[in-house]
Amino acid sequence: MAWKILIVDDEPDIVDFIEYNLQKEDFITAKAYNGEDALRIAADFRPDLIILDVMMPQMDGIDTCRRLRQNPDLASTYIMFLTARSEEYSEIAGFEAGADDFVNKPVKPRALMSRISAIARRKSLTVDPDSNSVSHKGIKIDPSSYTVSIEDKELPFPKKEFELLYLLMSKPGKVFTREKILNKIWGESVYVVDRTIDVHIRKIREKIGDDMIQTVKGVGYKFVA
Amino acid sequence: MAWKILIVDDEPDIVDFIEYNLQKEDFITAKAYNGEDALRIAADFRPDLIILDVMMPQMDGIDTCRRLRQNPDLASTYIMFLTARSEEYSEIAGFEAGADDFVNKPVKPRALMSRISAIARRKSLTVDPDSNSVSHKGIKIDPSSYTVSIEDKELPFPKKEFELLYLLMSKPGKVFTREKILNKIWGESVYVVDRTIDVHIRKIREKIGDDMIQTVKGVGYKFVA
DNA sequence: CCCTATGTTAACTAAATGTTAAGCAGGGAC
DNA sequence: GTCCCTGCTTAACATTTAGTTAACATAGGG
Repeated sequence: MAWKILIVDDEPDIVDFIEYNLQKEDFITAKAYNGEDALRIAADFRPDLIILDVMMPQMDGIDTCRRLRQNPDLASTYIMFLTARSEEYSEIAGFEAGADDFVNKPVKPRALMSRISAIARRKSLTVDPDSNSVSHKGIKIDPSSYTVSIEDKELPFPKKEFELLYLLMSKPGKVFTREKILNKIWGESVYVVDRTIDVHIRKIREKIGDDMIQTVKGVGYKFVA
Repeated sequence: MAWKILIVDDEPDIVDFIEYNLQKEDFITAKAYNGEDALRIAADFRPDLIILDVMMPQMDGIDTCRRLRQNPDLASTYIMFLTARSEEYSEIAGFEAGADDFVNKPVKPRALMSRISAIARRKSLTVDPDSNSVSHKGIKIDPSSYTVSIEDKELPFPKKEFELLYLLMSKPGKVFTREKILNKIWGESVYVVDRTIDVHIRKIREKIGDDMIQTVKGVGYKFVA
């Protein structure tokens, strides 16, 4: 998954330095040197992550962040602030504006990379292992262990199948359209063919029985109520 | 790990005296002369330990401590109070505010240092030696002796491997994500590569058998239930 | 009975983890 | 201080398995 990252800072040196390090790790990057540009470029580029300097002339990072958040297309975009240790900007204001993380300047490549991969990891998990298990019709799906039990017999479930079943079981009887499923489990910027969903559905049915998941032709799938 | 320590006292002489002693031992220090400054600096500096005078004009130590504790980033920060022997402030109030330790004024360097290194030792251990041993599937892991026994045969376990196994065994069946593992065992400000976890897992498996720890691909690891 | 949506299978690709060995750093012995 | 030992981390490479796709089969509404 090639991540797209937008780097925003008024100091070109810093932008270049970060870009260099990101490209080394095969990220796709875009640059902006002020808040205005950032907004414009972000709308086009649709980054997965925006690295945003807090302290910039004219529109500062907090402001930029707030306005970025107004674009619904960027709702799921991760925003990471760069702050100088001594800056008076409290992180509180940043969080209120919609920031997801903070990294101190001067930027240390390793720390930055590790933060980014932490974000990537988090984003890739649609089911949090701390959420509650759900049971219906003798089937229990448990995020804390990532297992599905049928009549107390535990079955191994790979990640995607697990997430898909969890989604369906979270609202038994409700039909999930293919589109919803794709958005929820694969995310907005991932392109997979419809058939992919079918294949996962089939594998799930193979394990828990054919009649637990119903097809609503032309609409989607539902877990029987 | 170079420890960061914030010293807070309204008397500059005392601050300087403590700072001098700490720097001699290679600690990284920051200073504040009142509660307000302490809060601000702490948010930025992210100290591992805060040495806090109880008796200060305006915001006293208890108050400062209470407000420091409201910052979630400082949750794991150790707070050590400086109290004059004669002060009426009871330690109760201090503990309630979230203090971890008390040291009497006048400060004696050696006593202070030994207290700090005691704290450092404790903090560097993610596993408290006072906690209880855990047994599953013929494997017993005992924090009080830092040993792992398999069928009553004791095996040598280095620290990291021990902590990792202890974490997993503390909740058998539960999946721990890489992120959780990193945070719990390495801490938030340490950056290691994912592969490091795998290597430790491998060494543990080598000792206790391959099937005790299961991989949940794309999610994390779990100790078999 | 046709047309389209879905089912099914197996091959393929890509991502995640397993594994090995080498480098490094801290602590203790001398 | 220097040497050695041990444990931690990393990089490089191998392996595994989940995930995806293509190709073809089937079913059911109109």
